[in-house]
Amino acid sequence: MTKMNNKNKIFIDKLRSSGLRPTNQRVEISKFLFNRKKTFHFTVEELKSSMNLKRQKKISTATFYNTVHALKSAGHLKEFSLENNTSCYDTNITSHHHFFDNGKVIDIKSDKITFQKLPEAPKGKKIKNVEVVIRLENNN
Amino acid sequence: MTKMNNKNKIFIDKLRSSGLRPTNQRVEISKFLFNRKKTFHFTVEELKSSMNLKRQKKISTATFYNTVHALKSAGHLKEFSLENNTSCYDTNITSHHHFFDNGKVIDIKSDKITFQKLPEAPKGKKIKNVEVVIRLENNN
DNA sequence: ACATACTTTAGAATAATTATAAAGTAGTTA
DNA sequence: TAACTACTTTATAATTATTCTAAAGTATGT
Repeated sequence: MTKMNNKNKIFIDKLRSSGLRPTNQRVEISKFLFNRKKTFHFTVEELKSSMNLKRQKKISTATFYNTVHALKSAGHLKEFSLENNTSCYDTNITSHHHFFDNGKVIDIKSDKITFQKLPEAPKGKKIKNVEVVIRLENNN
Repeated sequence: MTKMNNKNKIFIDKLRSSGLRPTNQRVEISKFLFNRKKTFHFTVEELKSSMNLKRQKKISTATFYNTVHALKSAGHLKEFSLENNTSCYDTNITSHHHFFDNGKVIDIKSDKITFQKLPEAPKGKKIKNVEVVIRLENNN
């Protein structure tokens, strides 16, 4: 990247703050993830196939995993586990909760759930975060 | 099993109600899981190695997976996902919540957490269950 | 432009889980 | 109880998600 146009600055900054040099592949991934209005839920496989679908020169699996991990460690992505033993990532990094509806994930804004009572952390420990999953089923 | 002694009835019943014939291997697994006072959290690998450790004739991996899956489908075990993409099972099938403390899982009794506010299910859907995970970190 | 450390990539390696198919066993029936 | 049939067990192969490796390529500081 000899010259980086300014419109990518925000995506490049996410990489830099994750300790990653802004290579072409990474900038494309960062744009793909963060250049959107709505929250985005994905697994690495899904990200890879949807990005590579439209590309002549494919980005390798390892690069997707590396980039997503670094972004996650830096706090630009949230990770959560699906039932089927795959990691799912969320571009919404604000504290929030989820509906799980047969494999589909829907965000719940943090203020939609409040607690009347929460247990104390065991001694020597403190609460890092609280995550709620509301599992849904069909109404009939 | 020509003759099944009565003291195993409860463990055999769990198998039968899961659609499984009470073979020797399955009865041993069922006993190992349910013949205890405290709740038991395990992955299939952990179950397998701890049971096979003390046996001359090992039970195969497939039998552990089959049996655990059937018990889970019948509702005798609860499944939840750990961060590291392995399925964890819980012999406590009552509705309850969990502390996650660096890979260690601790049950939280259902009545220790109550809600002041919960979102409505999207239309056409209803809430099947609500699960809370409280992640812990060290105090210092 | 150079040097160097960081990257990309294809492909191998691992780990968790599921599938296969041959040999064994439970439960039913006569 | 003998015999039959469908269900089981097992070792092993296959799959899936993910991580590792090492050779070839690239960003960045000087």
